[in-house]
Amino acid sequence: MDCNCVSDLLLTPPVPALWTPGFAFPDWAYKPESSPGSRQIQLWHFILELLQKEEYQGVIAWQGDYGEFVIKDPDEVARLWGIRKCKPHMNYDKLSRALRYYYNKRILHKTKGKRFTYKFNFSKVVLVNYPLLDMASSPFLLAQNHFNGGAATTDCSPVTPEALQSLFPRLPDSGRGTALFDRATGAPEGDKLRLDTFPFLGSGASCYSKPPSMLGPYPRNPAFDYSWGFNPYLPGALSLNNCPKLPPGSLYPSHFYPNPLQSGLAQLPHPFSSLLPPGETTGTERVQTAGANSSVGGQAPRLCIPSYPGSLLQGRTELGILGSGIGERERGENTNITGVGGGGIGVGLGLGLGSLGLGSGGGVQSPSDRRAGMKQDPGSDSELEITDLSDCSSENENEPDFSASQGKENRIGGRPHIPEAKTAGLGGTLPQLSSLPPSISPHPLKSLVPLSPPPPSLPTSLSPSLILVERHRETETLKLAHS
DNA sequence: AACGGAATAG
DNA sequence: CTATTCCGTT
Repeated sequence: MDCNCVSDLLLTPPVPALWTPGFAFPDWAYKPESSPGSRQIQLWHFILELLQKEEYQGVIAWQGDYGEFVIKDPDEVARLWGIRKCKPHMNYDKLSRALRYYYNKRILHKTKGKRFTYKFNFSKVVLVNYPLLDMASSPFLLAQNHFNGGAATTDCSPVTPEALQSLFPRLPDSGRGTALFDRATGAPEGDKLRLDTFPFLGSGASCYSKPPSMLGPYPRNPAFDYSWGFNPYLPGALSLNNCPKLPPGSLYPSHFYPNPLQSGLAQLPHPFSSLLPPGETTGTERVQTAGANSSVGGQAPRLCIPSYPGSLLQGRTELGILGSGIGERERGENTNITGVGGGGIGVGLGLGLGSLGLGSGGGVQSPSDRRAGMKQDPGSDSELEITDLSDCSSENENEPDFSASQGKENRIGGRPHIPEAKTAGLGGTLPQLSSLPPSISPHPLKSLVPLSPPPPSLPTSLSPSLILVERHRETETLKLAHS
């Protein structure tokens, strides 16, 4: 009550008229049934949300490696988070504790040495949010494979710049090659990340393999023209701008994420086509794996994905979970890493959605990892929860005004002013988004929807467009098979 | 600043 | 489960 949080917005369908049909969210997107307890917005979602908005660049922004962001104004971020959660006493100390909990889940990592700097493990994030994204076109995956071999790196990001680079040449090459996966080698924990990657990549790829609607209701001409934010997956890109009710910069109600996944699913002919028996998919596989070194070739991909009958909705939860489970368990790592993972992955991609199941290798149904015993099972995913505008319906805590309680900083009146000024320190004034050269944004997900043709340098096998074609063919084939 | 245990809330 | 709150340590 006291909080001006919006909660009902979520409960009712988002202004249908405003949304392209394809973008309607599946019911589950609104309903956190997947997890017990009220599924409120999760911190990392919130962070992403802030990160996505230019208005908050003075407070938090992408910086450094892919997925790396800096909280420029910890107090402000905490304040905003507190508002969102109706926790007037929120502060950076507490918020950071929550952030730390993400370490084990591998959603986030701390960038050591840099104050207030953290790094997202996007694969995980994406996966979690869009478990069903069709990852059929997974040139990425393939690309990823080499990482394993690569020298260990120090950081943990799942998506290597390399990979991204190959996919989206326009992305800045900030990642000096290193790292993505942090210790590919045997660090006990390092490996966990491995699988996660794929999903992410895959999902990115899927963008272009999808029907236009996937790209959003509004045509975007310039290839990489997502504003800073980028991520086609995140809501902001679409919802914020288009929803009349919401002020463009308004963080709050924005949480309506048009979930691409969903639209994708809606449109895909057979999202699960990939689940078909391996034999059937050979053709596909071939194509996909071509580049991937044959890792897959020999290994019969053990796809353990159960076939889902038709209803996507039904399966979605499961999948989601699975997906998120994917890289998670530490345990899983062995599996993956060794080969199996590689094989699985490749296959998964090749197959299309398969990545999900495979990824976890065990994930799919492997009870094995399930709580292998980790102390707290870092693997717990933070599954879906895409949306949530939610929030505090009842929280109140009787701490009425934030502004008051904020105490210390009279942060600019209490709200949306953004300390733009501060940014100057970081590198001068921020250019207008529009004027911002596309390449400077470290935004990891940015430009994931390449509209332009792949660069010549891209191996044909990895060419998105080719894959697209291939996929289409594949799909058709499968359809026939099915019928 | 950053970390992580412990208790606790929802 | 995901935080929130506290808090001692590094």
